[in-house]
Parts: sequence; structure tokens; C-alpha cells
Amino acid sequence: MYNSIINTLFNLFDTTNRLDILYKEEFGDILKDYSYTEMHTIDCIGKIENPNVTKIALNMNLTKAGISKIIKKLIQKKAIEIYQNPDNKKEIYYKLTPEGQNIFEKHLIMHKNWCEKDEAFFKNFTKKDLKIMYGILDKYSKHLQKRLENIKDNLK
Amino acid sequence: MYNSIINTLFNLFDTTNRLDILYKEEFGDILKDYSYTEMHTIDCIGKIENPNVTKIALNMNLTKAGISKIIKKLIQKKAIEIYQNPDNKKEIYYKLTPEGQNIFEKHLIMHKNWCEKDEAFFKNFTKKDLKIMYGILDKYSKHLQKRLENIKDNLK
DNA sequence: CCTATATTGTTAACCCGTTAACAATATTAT
DNA sequence: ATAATATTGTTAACGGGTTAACAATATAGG
Repeated sequence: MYNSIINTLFNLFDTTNRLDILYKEEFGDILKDYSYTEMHTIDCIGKIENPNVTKIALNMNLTKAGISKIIKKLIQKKAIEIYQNPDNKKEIYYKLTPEGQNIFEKHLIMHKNWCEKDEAFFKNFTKKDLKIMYGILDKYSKHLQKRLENIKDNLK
Repeated sequence: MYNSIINTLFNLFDTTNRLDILYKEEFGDILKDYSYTEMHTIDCIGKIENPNVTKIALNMNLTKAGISKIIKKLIQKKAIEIYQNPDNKKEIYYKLTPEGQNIFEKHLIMHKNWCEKDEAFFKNFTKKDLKIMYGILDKYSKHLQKRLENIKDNLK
């Protein structure tokens, strides 16, 4: 019994891998000038209030160094541009150019299409069962989070 | 309602990320001479019948080129060694050395510990609910697989 | 049998993200 | 006010994987 669950959970790697490839395939055609992560970064910049490298990195679970590089490319591609707060010379914020805004909106539409396809699939299950499913998953995710925090605490 | 599900599914990325980090943390201490992937490769070589680069790559969802590199390292570290079939000069198989066997067994034990911790968590839910959860997840995974295959077919 | 095709495994070049070190600026404490 | 500390963002070096091109060998077809 528990074996089945744990198999399923290890299969999560395959599942997310598939999600990842599919997402790239379906979205890649339209936005082939931008990588998956670049698109995601554009998405963040469109959604976050005064986005800077730090906030974006936190939001995307990537390092600041990584984001810094992506930002560089996005500026080259003229999808985003810099702005600053006159009384803070350190922090650098970014906003979408019209080109970037365009990508942002296309991405929103594609994301909506994606969700609709998923919805069609989930109509095959009862709402009650679905609730059970995502309830357990969410709790498991939090449980892992806690275990991670414990490890980090022990390191201190 | 469906939003919650789709959020959960996108959270799968975080969940597997956590699984990944935790796994590395918990297993890394003991086997610090081997990376996560190297350990996984040793595991494959211990489990597959006559493992060669191709089979291992398929099994691990990595490219042959990638495996080729890992294999090189594992040979350097003397965890595995080559053998061949006398009437096939092309295919190269690998088997564990005593050192490799040792790693393999340690990994098995750690994996068992991991599962036990997970079991303790899942005891909080009824078996019926758990069955519902992993039933849906498995179906979703297969659903994604099908969508992937459709895309591949369209490319032909 | 021997030629065309497929399979196997390696390598070089590359991509994407990380860690570590750092310079510049902000913030805090004294 | 100033010194100590923290935060921000960049860069270089690296790691782990990919794709593309390839040599070597096996397999299939005429």
C-alpha cells in the first residue's frame, strides 16, 4: 500500500518533467525568441510590485546571480527596461517594454488555454475526490518544507 | 475550485524541488564522495540486467552523452568496471566493484529510511483517501504522457 | 555476400544555473 | 557622525546536463 504512494511520489519527478516539456512545447512555438525561464521572468516582472533582482529571485526560486544574467538578456532583447527610485542608488527595478508587455499577455492567454485543457481532464473526477487529492499533496509539500527547515536549523 | 488544483499542480515543481534537496541533504552526508546522480547511476547499474549506456540513459531519463560522462567518473572512482560480451565488440556493460556494491547497499538502506519517514507522515490519512490521491496523480501523469505523445506525433 | 541503414558510445561546444567573491550602497548601533 | 553590519547586484569559475557530429560496430535487405 505505502509502496504505491511512495512510487507515485517518486513519479512526481517524471510528472513534473512532463509538465515541463509539455509547457515548453506548447508555449515554445509561439514565443520562440524567449526561453521558458525568460518568459517566466517576464511574467514575474509583469506581476511584482517594483521588481528587482532580489524579489524576482525569491519569487522564482532561483539565485540572484542567475536572475542577473537573465535580466541582462531580456534588456538586450528589449523586453524590459530599468528604472530607479531617485532616493535609492542601490536598488534597480525593471518594467516591461511594449514588446515585453506583448509577451506577457500572450503568456497569460496560453496559460489560460493550458488550464482549460487541464480542467477538461479533471472533469473526469468528483470534486470531493479532487479536494482530497490536492489536500494531501499540499500537506505533503508542507511536510517536506518542515523537514527541510529542520535540516537547516541543525546546520546552525 | 479548479484553480486550487492547478495551483497544486504547479506547486508540484516546488514539491519535487523539496524532495530533491531533502534527498540530497539526507543522503549526501553519508555518501559525500558521490553526487546524487552518480549514486542514482550506481543504483541503476546494480538493478539493470547487463546495463550499458543506452539502457541506463533510458532508465534515468538522461541522454547517452550525459551518462557517458558519469560512467567515466564512476570508473575513475573505481565504483564500477567494464565487461563485454565476447561476440559483441560494440556494446559495453558495467558492473559494480566491491566499493560500488557498498554504495549500492548503503543507498538501499537510506532509501528504506526515507520511505519509513514518509510512511509515518501518511499514517495521518485514511487508506481510502490515499488511494484516491495517488489514483488521480497517476492518471494525470499518464494524461500528460499522452499529450506529449500527441505533440511528438504531430512533429512527424 | 556486401551494401545501406541503424545502433552504440564518445567527444566538443554549448546552455543554464550555481557558488563564491566582490564592489557599491543602505541601515543600524554606538 | 561614523563605524560595523547588512543588503543589493555583478562577475568569474564551475557543474551538470544538452545537442550535434562522429567513429565503430551490428543488422537488414537485395
